[in-house]
Amino acid sequence: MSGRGTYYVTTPIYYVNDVPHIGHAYTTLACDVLARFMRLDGRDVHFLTGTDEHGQKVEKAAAAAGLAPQAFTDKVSQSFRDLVKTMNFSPDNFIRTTEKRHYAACQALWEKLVEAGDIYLGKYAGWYSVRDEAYFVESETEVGSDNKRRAISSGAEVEWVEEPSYFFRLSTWGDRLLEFYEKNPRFIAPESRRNEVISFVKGGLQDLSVSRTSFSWGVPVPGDPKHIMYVWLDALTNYITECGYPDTGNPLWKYWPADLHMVGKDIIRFHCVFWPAFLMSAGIAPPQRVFAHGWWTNEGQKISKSLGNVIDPMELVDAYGLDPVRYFLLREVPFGNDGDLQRRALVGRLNGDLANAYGNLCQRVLSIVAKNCGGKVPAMGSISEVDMALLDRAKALLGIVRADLDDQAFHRALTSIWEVIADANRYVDAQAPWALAKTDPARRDTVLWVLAETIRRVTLLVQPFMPDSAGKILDQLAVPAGERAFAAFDRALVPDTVLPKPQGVFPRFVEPAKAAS
RNA sequence: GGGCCCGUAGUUCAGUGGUUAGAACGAGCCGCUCAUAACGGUUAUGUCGCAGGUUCGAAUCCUGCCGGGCCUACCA
Repeated sequence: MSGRGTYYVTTPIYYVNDVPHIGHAYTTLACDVLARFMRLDGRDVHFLTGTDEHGQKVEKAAAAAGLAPQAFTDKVSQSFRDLVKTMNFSPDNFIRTTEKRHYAACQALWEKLVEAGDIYLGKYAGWYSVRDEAYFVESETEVGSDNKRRAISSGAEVEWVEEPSYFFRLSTWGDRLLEFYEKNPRFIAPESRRNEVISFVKGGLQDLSVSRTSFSWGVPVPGDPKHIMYVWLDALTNYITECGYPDTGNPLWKYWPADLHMVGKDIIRFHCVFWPAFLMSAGIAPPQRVFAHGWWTNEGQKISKSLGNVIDPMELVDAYGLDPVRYFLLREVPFGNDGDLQRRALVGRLNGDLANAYGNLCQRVLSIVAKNCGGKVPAMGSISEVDMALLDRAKALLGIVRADLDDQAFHRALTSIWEVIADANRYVDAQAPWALAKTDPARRDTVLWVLAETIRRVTLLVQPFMPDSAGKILDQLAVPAGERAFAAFDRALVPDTVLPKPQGVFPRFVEPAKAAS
């Protein structure tokens, strides 16, 4: 925990030369759960996502579509805004690198780097393909039998080309970065990625080319507008653009440094090496933490466009429902590891964890209450040791989940919550309120109250993961909207409160008939 | 080539020196009947990748081997 009242969490800005896939949804989902949790926990949250709209690929794609780059990005960035709605994400803003304020921020940052003496004009050299209008690194090329070097991806011939470019003196930042990692052990997670970054930096850093002249769709370099800023310098800056940079008097500046940049493991270097170096050079505090999560495979297969097995999150949500998909993605895999998306496993989670364990617990308890307690929160009599044991476990969950989410350990948080759900199901069987109805109605009411109260606590904590479903369950417990934040975690259900008629929230998933003729 | 990580029940994993190696899912049996044929109890399963070594004691530490993954910079 940062100990501050604010909590600033970001997704990467997504490159618009792509349609949203499961990876985008996964990253943003993780941030969404954190943002929702922190809001409920009383933090002043700022949750940012957006799109990266510059670069040669976009310029070319726009030209191919017969559109001006801006018109093109207006169009394609829409699909990412649609994803926010489909997945019920709750960002406080959706930033675009084509916004004017972002140009101002990038140029201001650039000037700081110049003032610091970390920018110089040199030459960028690499294997250039005229046909692709792109540079390739040596490993992306190969020399054919005719002794000509070609790009592996396109087969186009490449030639050694040099163009003027500004460079950032990254080579001088190695020791300062290592010292920063040393002093901030939580800066990179998970641990294996931290090792990776440290060994990369220890291997020595080269200066970084931070401008291009071969295309024009980007932020012009101050004082030398033939140059466009390197896309990553441009893209990373979005995190401080949002906070008002360079105006540190902006009300949003209180959120910087960010508590967490959530990223996929492929872009860890940009966030853990380049970005803190840029910021330190400019005299700005680096973010507190970067978490690099893993990738999904599809039924054991690597996902790739050429294999045609790209997973469309919209399609998953249509097939299984939004909240089950949100739950599955964060429960199935230890966050940080790669995961395999198996439909069978998803259905197993949906039916086992959601319908049978949690949904059915709510339903069995609430329907006994509806039938036996006049549709009101039952009266709480004297609390026995077993009652207290269950209540205490539910009560302890807030601290457990808070600690787990502080480490981005979503799977552990959910496991802990579901242990209490299992405890509650055991308690129902052991106390058998349907039998108590005949022998000891007062005891039955107490048992039901303990269960309803346990469900309330559990469901408050489920809210960040499955906001809609948790909301429905809290409605059925007649928990007022103003008492769903964790400040009300210990405000127990009040006997005699009128309850609505119970209704199942997590229906079992039944495989649609394959050949419905 | 160099670096990092991993290999534990049918499956996904937990366990990083100490009693007969655990959980969940799946399988078998029993119980319950409030509930979404849901829930609970119970049983069974493992040469802890292989081979050496350190130790009173190793899944856990060391060495080698086998198998798998990731990183080894400027498309993003």
